[in-house]
Amino acid sequence: MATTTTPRVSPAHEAQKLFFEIGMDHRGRVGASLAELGLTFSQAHALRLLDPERPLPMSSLAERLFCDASNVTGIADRLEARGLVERRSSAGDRRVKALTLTDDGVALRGRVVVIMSEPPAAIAALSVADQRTLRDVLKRAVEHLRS
Amino acid sequence: MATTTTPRVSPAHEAQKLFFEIGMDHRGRVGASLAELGLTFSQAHALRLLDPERPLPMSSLAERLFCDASNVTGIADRLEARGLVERRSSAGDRRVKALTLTDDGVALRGRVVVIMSEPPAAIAALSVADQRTLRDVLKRAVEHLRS
DNA sequence: CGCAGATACTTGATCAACTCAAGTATCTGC
DNA sequence: GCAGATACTTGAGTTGATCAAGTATCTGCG
Repeated sequence: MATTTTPRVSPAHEAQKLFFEIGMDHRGRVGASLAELGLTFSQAHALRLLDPERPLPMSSLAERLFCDASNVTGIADRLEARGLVERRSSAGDRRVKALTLTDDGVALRGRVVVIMSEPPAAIAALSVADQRTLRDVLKRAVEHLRS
Repeated sequence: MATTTTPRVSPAHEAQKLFFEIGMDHRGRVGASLAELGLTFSQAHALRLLDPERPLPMSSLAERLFCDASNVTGIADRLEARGLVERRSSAGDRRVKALTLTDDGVALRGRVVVIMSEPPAAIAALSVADQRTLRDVLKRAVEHLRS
């Protein structure tokens, strides 16, 4: 068995290594920015998933965070303790508690969105042409993910 | 103020959104695979940073994990309890304890490397041409990171 | 040489996140 | 109207993370 079969190192594997490196670096930077706001990554992620216009049932949030409902209870506790969100019992189904952003919550969420939307340093440093190329390739990649 | 200035949504920002989505998806998949080996992400990451050929001082590992030394103590404790690594006091400087992989550790590390080197599903699904393009752009991005 | 200060690791306290199992309240359908 | 499902909470237990304090060892200066 000399040649053929999948090469041990495909372009995709090389890309993965770089992807991971950029991701870890970025996670560190984002974490530090969020810490300045007194937020953990999970709290920020949750905050960002809340729509300022519409309450979100805790079970829906759990689904979007890919975690247990009991986990959301804790995260909501801490966000609520800081006055960023409120639990509101659903009118139609009193088992359901939906989270709504307070005014402070809306404001802080805005800052979180900015921080988390900021491209990784490595990507920001690319030429605009490269950025466009990257965006287009990733767009095709994500489409594969959804189908 | 009509035009110019940085657009609210640059190609880099769009790329970041996609990047994040792929990264989160991949993190979930990798986490699940590692859980089957009974490893957490941190443990696997540490294991992967150990060279089967050469002991690594705990302080060096802390540096590479970007975390506190006391954190490494705990991770090493758990890896050692599973017989994957051993603490070996350095001959030259007895303050230093270097971690060495046991035979089991080397074997498990091999599996970890395979899992963590596997490209995200979204990227693996790209055409080879796109994979190459992605790799090349990311390579340029990472170079910016290092300089 | 000998001691002061630096360095490497450990320990203990505290907290966030996460999981699982069990509990409470409420709803839904037979 | 009652049995079972659903939404959330609570409590126990683990991991990871940070900080402060402690122990052992080394290094360099006087």
